[in-house]
Parts: sequence; C-alpha cells; structure tokens
Amino acid sequence: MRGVSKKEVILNTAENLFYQHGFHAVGVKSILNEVGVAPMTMYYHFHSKETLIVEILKRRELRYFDFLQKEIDRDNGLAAYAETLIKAHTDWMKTDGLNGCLFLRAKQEYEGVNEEIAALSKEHKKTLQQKIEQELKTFNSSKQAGTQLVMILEGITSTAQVMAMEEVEEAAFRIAKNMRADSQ
Amino acid sequence: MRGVSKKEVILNTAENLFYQHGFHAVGVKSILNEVGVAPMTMYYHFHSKETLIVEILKRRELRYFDFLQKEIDRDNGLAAYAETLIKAHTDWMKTDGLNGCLFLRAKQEYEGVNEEIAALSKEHKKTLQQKIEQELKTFNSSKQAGTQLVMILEGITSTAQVMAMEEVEEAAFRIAKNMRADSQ
DNA sequence: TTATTTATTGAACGTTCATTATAATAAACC
DNA sequence: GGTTTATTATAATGAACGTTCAATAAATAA
Repeated sequence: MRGVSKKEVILNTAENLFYQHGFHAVGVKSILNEVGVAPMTMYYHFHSKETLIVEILKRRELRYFDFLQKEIDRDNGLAAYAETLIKAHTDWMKTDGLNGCLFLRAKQEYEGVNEEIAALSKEHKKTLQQKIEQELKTFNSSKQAGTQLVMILEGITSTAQVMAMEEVEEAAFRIAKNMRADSQ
Repeated sequence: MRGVSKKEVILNTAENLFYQHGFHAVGVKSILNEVGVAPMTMYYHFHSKETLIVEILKRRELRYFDFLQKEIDRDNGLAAYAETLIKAHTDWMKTDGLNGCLFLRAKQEYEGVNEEIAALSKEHKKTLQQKIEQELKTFNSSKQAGTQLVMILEGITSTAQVMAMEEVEEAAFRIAKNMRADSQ
C-alpha cells in the first residue's frame, strides 16, 4: 500500500472538484473518472455523495484552522494580530484557490436539502468568529473587533473572485490598519 | 391580459428560486410548477434555461443599481457617502434576502460552462466598483477607498448569511467610520 | 369572418443523475 | 491458508434533468 489510500484520493479529488464547480454541478461519475475507480470503491467508503461532502467539510475545517494557527501573531496587539490573520487567510487562498468559501457554498446548496451539511457550514463560521474573539481578549480588544475581522476575511474571499489578489490584499490591510483597539 | 405577463412571472419566480437554492439545484420543472405553466410557455419566451438566467441577471443588475442610486448621499463627504452606501446595500438585502450574492453564485456555477453568464457576473462587480470610484472623485477620496468599500459590501453580504443582520450592520458602520478620506 | 400569427397546453424524448446489483478478484490480516 | 477487507468491471435501477413534439387555443389582421 502506497502513501495515500484510495479513500484519501477520493476525498482530495472530490474536494477540488466541488470547490471548482460546486456540489450539484459535480456528478459522482466525474469524481470516479478523475480518481480512476469503480463506483463501488466510493460507495464502500462513503454511503452517499452527501456523506462524502460531510467528511470533506470536516477535514477542510481542521486543515484551515490549522493553517491559520501557524501564522498568527498573538503577542503584539490588535494591529499585528489583524495583519497576520489577514496574511494567513490570503496565503491559504493563494494555495487553495480563489473560488469563494466552500462552506458558504455548501450552506447555500444544501439548506433545506441536507441539514447536517448546512449546519456544519454555519458552525464553521461561528467557530471562526469565536476563535478570533477569544484571542482578542488577550490584548483586551472589544468583541466587536471580532465581527469586523470576520467581515474583512469574508470580504477578501468574495472580492478575490473578481479582482486581482494584490488589490484585494492592499485594501484589506488598509482597512485593518484603521481599526481601533477599543473599536469605538 | 392582466398587469403582469407570463414572461414576467417566469422571470420573477425563477429569480427567487435561483436565489434561494442555486441555479443547478433548481430544475426547469420546479419553475414551471411554481408558475403554473407548461414547458413550452417558458421555451417560447426563453430558448433555454441559461438564456433565462442571462435575462434574470441583466434585470437584477438594473434593479440593484437603481435601488442604490436613490439612497446615496453624494454631497457630504466620504463618511456620509460610505454610511449611506452601506445602508442602501443592507436595505436591499433585507427585502431581497440573505443568501449571498446571486452574481458571484452565477459566476461560480457557470465559469467554464457558460461564459456569457460568468462574464456578466464579473462585469457586474467591475461596474459596481467603477460607479463607487467615480463618486469618490467628487470629494477627492483616493481610488483605494473604492476597493475598500466594495470589500465591505461583499463582507456584509457574506457574513449576513451566518450572522444576525444587526451585528453585521454595526460592524460595517464601525469599519466605515474608521476609513480615512485620503486612505493612507 | 376567415386567415394568420402569437401564445399555451400535456405528453413524451433521450440523457444524465445517484445509487445498487451482480459477480469476480485482489490485497491485507491473522 | 483462510478470512476479512478492499477493489474491479459491467449493467441496471428509477427518478430527475433540459428540451421538443404535435396539437390547440387566443389574439390579431385581412
């Protein structure tokens, strides 16, 4: 057995396809073709397309928070924190892709269809906000700065779909630089 | 013949359904059922689902810019402009719905599939940015403030999908209040 | 009033969808 | 060596997809 199991290859390939084209747009067959496996190989590991999506989202959340973790400066006040948070997020996007947020997309496509998927996506954003707010306490910035930072990150993700990343980053850094520690 | 033609009813109903569930998720049949017409009634007015989408997006763009136009204060500097722009945008969202940006969604779902739709969506954002930048010139704010404002609007649209609108608005107004006219 | 165009109908088309059935092997594990 | 675990290929399932057929009703024009 080589380094990556077939289950992992399916997860990776499907995640990429879903991110590029959307969940409903990507058929099971196109995943199977891309991976090069028979239908039953997929259905052996995941009992449906939607279960596969759930696993993809859970994995992705861990990977994203892990990635942010590494780059963030928590020891030099709001300005440094905000700057490194934005930098970490744009670094993620540069390797992951510029097609918007997969969680928001999942929520849009599965709200009213599969509530587990929709809930996972909403919880992901809530978790992000809570993580940020918790760290803001360290240098006693107000909780409201947390909402602002989440909003800036989401603004980055959205605008990067239609603008040059360089322009997006510049604007984001400038917004962050003007934030006030007491946020009022 | 009553006030609204069947073509208009199809456009309105389809736009709502697409906005609620996404383009690929909404089948032609579900539009027809909701409107209460036979397939050929739709195909008489639009020669395909994708043509229908194109018309919906064009109409929506006019409606949105028209809506913004009415509420914006262009005569009292950057702070007043930014505040009324944000207010106009959130007012639009409150009546239109909190499911993200239909143009970005169209771009995501049709990039590589139907380039007319994808292009329309990208152009919509470019137009929005240009309109804002042109108005910023009036009170000689830098062009960079335009990118920042677009980013704030997109941040609002995204975060409103997972947060209370009240919290979203508060954060947006605070970010805008801290913007500098020379943006440096 | 008839002729013609415009608008609409219900049923059906061929295709693709996610999923399962079947049956035969491989590979990994004990 | 026997048993579980993982995979292959092919085909079939029923449902949903976007679209078209052929017929007709309604509106318009002569």
